[in-house]
Amino acid sequence: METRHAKTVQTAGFKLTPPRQAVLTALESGDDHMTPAEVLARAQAIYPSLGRATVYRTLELLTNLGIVRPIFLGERGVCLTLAEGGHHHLICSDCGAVVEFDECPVSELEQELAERLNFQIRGHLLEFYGLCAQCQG
Amino acid sequence: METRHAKTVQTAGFKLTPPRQAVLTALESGDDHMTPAEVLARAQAIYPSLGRATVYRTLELLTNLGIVRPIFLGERGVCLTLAEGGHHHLICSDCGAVVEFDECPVSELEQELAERLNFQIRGHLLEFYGLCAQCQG
DNA sequence: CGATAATTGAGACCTGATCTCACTGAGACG
DNA sequence: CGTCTCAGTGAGATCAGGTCTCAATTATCG
Repeated sequence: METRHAKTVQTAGFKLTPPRQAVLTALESGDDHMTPAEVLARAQAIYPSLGRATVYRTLELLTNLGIVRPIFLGERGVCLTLAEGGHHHLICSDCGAVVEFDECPVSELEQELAERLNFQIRGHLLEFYGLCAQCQG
Repeated sequence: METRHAKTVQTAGFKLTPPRQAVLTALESGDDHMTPAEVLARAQAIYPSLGRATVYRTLELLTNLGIVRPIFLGERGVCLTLAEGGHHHLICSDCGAVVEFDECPVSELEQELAERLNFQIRGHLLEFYGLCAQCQG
């Protein structure tokens, strides 16, 4: 997995430097909803001299390459997630709780939209929002 | 429509003050993907002495009441949208283009999740991301 | 009429993100 | 082997959006 993304970076003509590897590794450890600050911390644990700017630059690079993608998780703010595949949450508008689920009915639609709009689709995000059990009433 | 949301504010025990009305009106004019800065600008056009803090406070209030909800649109950053109903986009990871579409296959799933997780669902967001026609290759 | 509480605007402040710039290190090439 | 070039980097200045504080205002109610 790391190997695959590292390859993507290289074949796109960018160098696979230790700072970039550290960011990639950081992203693949930990869960799939890390804030930039968490990525920075983890990556610095791997490669201590790593600077903040480099992390942001790398995240931007990885985003443009379609490896990673920012999503907005209510309370947590912007988080990074691997771009491939789907992400499915319910978010409580009141307390910000995030619940994940697995069912996903969008693959046909994905196909169809890809063809109709000539879009090369790599992943998706499906979020429901409302009130969780605790916050109702 | 405005009336409805205004009512919601009142019945939740909050005062429907001119600043809050201005924010509500601002949200309902314009499109459904306004950044906070745009909301501020529009609301100030309606009620010039309106302060920034009040707009953010009101947006937070409206979010907690489930009237409005922040979503993250790639390049544009965080935007506000009316919480009710669905929002459907394709977003290009490279250039940030946003394309909307209407088809939406999630209503059954919505039902089922609502029951299973005891979540009172008010709206949803379905985003596909990948590369648009221009950015491929 | 006070008393109380909610709401507000102004501006200080904070924090996360971006920019600048001098420096490094890895190839390209004679 | 020197040295040129240039992508990549870290440090820190800087910026921008959002939050917080606080005094003033307004509404409500007894």
